[in-house]
Amino acid sequence: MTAGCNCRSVEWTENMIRTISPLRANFGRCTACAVRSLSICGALDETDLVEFERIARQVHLAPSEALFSAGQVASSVHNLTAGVARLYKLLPDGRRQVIGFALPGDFLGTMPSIRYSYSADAIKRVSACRFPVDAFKHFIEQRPHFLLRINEFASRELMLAQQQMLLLGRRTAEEKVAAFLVGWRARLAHIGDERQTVSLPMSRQDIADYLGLTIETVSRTLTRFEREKMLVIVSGGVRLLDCPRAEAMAAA
Amino acid sequence: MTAGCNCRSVEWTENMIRTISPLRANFGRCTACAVRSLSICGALDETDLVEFERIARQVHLAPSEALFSAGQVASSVHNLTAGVARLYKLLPDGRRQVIGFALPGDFLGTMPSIRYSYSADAIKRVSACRFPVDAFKHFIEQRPHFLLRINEFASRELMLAQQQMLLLGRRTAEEKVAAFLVGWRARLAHIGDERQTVSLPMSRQDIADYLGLTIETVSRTLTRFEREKMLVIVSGGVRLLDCPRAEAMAAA
DNA sequence: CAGGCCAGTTGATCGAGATCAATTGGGTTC
DNA sequence: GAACCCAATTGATCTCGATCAACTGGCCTG
Repeated sequence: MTAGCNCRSVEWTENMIRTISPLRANFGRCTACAVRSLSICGALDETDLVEFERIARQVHLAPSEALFSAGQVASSVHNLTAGVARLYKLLPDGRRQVIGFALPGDFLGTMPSIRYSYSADAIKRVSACRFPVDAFKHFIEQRPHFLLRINEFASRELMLAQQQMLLLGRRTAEEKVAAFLVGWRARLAHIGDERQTVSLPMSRQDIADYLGLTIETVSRTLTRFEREKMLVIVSGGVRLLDCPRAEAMAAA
Repeated sequence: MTAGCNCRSVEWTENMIRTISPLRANFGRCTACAVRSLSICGALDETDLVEFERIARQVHLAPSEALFSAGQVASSVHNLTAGVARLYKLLPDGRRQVIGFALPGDFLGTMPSIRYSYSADAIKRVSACRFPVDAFKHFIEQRPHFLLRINEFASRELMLAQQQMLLLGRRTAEEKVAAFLVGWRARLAHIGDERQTVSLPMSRQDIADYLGLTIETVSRTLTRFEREKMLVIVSGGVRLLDCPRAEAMAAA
């Protein structure tokens, strides 16, 4: 009922490689950061960036390695710069709810909390900037515009969470899967990975745990969508043939 | 499948009456506000409060009246000072998901958004402070400590939302109802309404739409809990007899 | 106080999605 | 290329919660 490792190393799309790149020197990483404008750092000017960079540490994770785990003392906040991570909560008996997937530019900071309330680990090889909470807090407290930006990100996150509540509580399996595909495609487009084929780096188990379904139901639903010519299942993703139909399902 | 009016006038608890009170004069309301320390306003000193109060307008709603509706241009943010509100999203076909219940002290502000992403209306007679977004934004932008406070509130909200995702996606009906009772009791305790009997001002339909269940399942589950001596159903609420049991159900 | 209204409860049945159980197939190892 | 591994698919069956349908009881109205 749980987990799903997906440790197999998957080929990198050109896009992923590009967003990972700048880790050579210890200086000027931030100014060269490909996802800066997408991330909370987009609110920082050159001067702030230099100082911000000073409190950051780069971390790199292979697939299935943990960025942090629920219950640990929350000593750091993170900014994803490359790869894909899954964020999830577990029940004592092993039931799992994936509460989201993190993409480059996403900020993972459970700020006023003493412990992480969820776990995060890599699906595809992840790079992230790690900031000690104390230094991070100190930094933002004297930069109101930055705090404002973080607030916007938190609000967006909250809206997505509420959208997901509607999906989990009131939608059918078919609607859930369609909404997931449409939503995921939009998120990939947002970070510049807009292709005909929607890449799905996460396992079927991850998708099932995200949608509150079983792996079998996800699989069957995708298969049916393929039979009905809405999409084609390809290795590592799906190619959407009938987007309007998918979007109608996701909305209705 | 939708709605539930619950317009019947319910007796006020002393607590509710106390939190509603200060609406006589146009000055000094905030300094006398019973829920200030619980709300975002807890971060404001006397000087700030005076100015903050100047941009506020009091609104009062009878049960089932709307504070705002999803899709409307988001011209105001709100701070609940008395009563109970339900926050919900609707699907085109009428399916409803209650995404939360708002209590005195709760802040309803979908800040960087042009339109409300959910609807809010009164369950019990509601009083709230209404702030035009522009004035509100202007106010907070020059008060970083206030922004920090709002950020904390947003983060807490997000954590609750993620907790709710786990509940909606992975818990049984029994666990859902138990978790709801325990969580609601904790929220009432937080605003100072800590009594033996947990008051449930919302209808069974509201509870069902909050938990992703039907009204029948909620009713049957409560009845079963009563048969099993875990609680007693009383008018307007339940009396929890076996809290440890309920908490175990909610956690497991 | 008769009648109606509506929230809530209870019962009977149904069905979407879960569970159990093979089977397939791509990828890796030796 | 044989053996294996494991994610994914497919099939058969079951079950929890939904649906459909009365029924109850508190409360309001005339």
